[in-house]
Amino acid sequence: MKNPKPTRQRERHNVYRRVREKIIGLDFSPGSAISENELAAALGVSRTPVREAMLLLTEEGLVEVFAKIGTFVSRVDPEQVAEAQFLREAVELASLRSLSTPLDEEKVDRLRDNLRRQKETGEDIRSFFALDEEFHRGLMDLAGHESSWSTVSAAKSHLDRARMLGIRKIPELGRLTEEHHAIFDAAVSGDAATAERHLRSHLRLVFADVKAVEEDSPELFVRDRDAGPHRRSAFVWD
Amino acid sequence: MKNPKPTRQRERHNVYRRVREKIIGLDFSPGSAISENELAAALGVSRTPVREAMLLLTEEGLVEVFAKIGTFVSRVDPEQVAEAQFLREAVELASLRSLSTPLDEEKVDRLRDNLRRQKETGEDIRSFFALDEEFHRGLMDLAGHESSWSTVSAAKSHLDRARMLGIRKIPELGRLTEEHHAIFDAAVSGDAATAERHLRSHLRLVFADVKAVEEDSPELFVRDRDAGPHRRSAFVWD
DNA sequence: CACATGATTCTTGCATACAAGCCTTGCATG
DNA sequence: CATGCAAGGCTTGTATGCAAGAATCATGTG
Repeated sequence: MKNPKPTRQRERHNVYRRVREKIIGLDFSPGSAISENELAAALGVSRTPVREAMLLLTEEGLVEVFAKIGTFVSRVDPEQVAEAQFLREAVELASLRSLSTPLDEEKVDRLRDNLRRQKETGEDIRSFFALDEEFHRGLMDLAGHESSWSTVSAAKSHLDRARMLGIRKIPELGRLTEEHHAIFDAAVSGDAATAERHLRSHLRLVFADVKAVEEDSPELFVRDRDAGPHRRSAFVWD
Repeated sequence: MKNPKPTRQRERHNVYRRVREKIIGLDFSPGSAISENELAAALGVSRTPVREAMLLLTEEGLVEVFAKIGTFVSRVDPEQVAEAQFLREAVELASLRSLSTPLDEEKVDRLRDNLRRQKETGEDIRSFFALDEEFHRGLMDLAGHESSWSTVSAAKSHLDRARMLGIRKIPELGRLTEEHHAIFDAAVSGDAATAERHLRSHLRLVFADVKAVEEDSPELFVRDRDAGPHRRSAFVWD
């Protein structure tokens, strides 16, 4: 991938990346406030790159900005979670369906290696989460639809946070790895129908877990859609 | 500041909306330069809202910003067009598949009215384009997946520009309306399979038209992916 | 004429200053 | 003690200034 990327606007991208990690990783609690000034000071930059990062996160649905009131980490919206589920299922299944032989051996090897690392990963949820993400992207890359994965990935940030909660509750990461393996095996053996069945089942089980958590930690989810934010901040950096 | 603005905070959105329309409508030619300073002066605002609007357009893939070089309307990327086609087909078909009776009569009526207006629209390409967009969104709304449509819609900006070119070449808008009608009739009659078939055929015909145009106006498309941009500007506002 | 080279003029990225409005807090008052 | 109210602190939105670098143009040289 030798893309002549538009020049890396380093500060903005750094702020974006770091804050996004904190939000997805639930270090920044849904509903809490983020002050542009505090964040800028903590990161040693001015408000400009911070502000632009917030704009990107807003577009991604991870934060909500209210003029002259404040910026807040958005609560997990069950509606958005469900829509992301629908979107990813539609796209990932279509991608699997569009697989054509012969498969790119290098990409297959990467997936195989990924699965191996999944098994080695013990109880480290974050590592597993990253590997899971990489696996699904690799699966779409196999069909040449990696760029569509970016779209799906960006749209499913609410789903990801919910999954982060779900995975914490269900430490049987091995089950997920097994499902991944079943999908992979069917895909490389050319049995698209079976792969499709396994993938659908896998995605729906994940979704079921997510819904189970919603009742457990309701304070992290959207309650009243018209509820106004408060300035009370739970902001801490590191 | 010379003019006291009645409503603030909308500057960024205004800039974004206006520039986006110009780009999608091909009033800003793919490959041409956009100067933040010129744009700000032309719109009577400072660079800040302009800059932030450019950031959003960048995320949407409509412009490319090169630090210390310039901002350019992105050329239509056939790869992105193809990926958008894949994405929309996957999502729209899945949406149609997920239709469950009974259908919301109000939404059905809206679609019916939309089709009526499509017939009345003569050769006005922009009006038809807007109605086409509204039709497809309405179709997804029928299945309760309107918000997924937003994602698809945002991802298919390159496809849209290509279609804008394609439609100019093919004045038989009536054909498209007929296809829309076939999809709609099958959907409301509960024949999901037929609706799916019509929709797939419709989307692929549109895509075929797009590809036909690529050879006709190659200067608007990405040629050499490593080609550097030039500062030569074709910037005009109105 | 061809070509190298330095000055100039743009460009965007970041920092800073100002504007406008909401929220909180503290004080005065019944 | 409870409550109303005003002032100050904090918020984001916008404007502006500065810096670094890339492309371009003019100039000098072979």
